[in-house]
Amino acid sequence: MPVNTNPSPILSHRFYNREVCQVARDLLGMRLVRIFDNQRVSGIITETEAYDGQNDLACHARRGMTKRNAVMFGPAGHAYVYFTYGMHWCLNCVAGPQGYAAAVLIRAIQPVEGIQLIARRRAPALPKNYTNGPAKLTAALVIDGHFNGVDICTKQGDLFIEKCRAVPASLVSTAARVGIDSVPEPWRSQPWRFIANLPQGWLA
DNA sequence: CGCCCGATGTGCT
DNA sequence: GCACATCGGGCGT
Repeated sequence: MPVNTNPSPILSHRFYNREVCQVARDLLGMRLVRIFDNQRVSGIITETEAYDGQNDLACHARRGMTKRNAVMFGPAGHAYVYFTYGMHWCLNCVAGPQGYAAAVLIRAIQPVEGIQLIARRRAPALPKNYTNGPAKLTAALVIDGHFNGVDICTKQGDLFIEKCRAVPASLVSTAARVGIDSVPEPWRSQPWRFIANLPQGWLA
């Protein structure tokens, strides 16, 4: 029998309506849940990145509101899903107050439920590579542009994050964000990438 | 209107 | 380690 798969409280708008780095840090260890064909497909969040408003030159909102990034300017607790490199979808959680364009990119999860579906979606990749990248996990959980703007604080949207098990500071490391080499300092080097180094048995 | 390039992933060398 | 897929956004002409 799988363990640690009992549905838990869904993270509320209050959780997301905080400083974006705090939200990114606290999302580690929480469980991203996608309801697909009435089945739960989920994973523990192990890596995130914070993008902090128009001043942050790595943020999609740096040049102001556009059709693509509009959701980032809306209320916290909604999904900002964008298309990139002509083929990939990436999932973010809008954070902070309405009008302030901040979001947390979900970069990696550790599969928990619906592993059969995930394996089908990701084959022929090796299991360790099923969901260890922002576009890999959206492919695995069947998340695309249809979810842009969806409220992730209710199960009605078939996409939400549950409180699971908080990760202690001793297991969290930070680093510069990925793929923003052309962004000027200090933004390029801000340690706004959060990584959970979960030991074997964390999910048991 | 055209050009550049991106919060990436994959497969091949 | 590296080239390349693949296309929309953003900006310059």
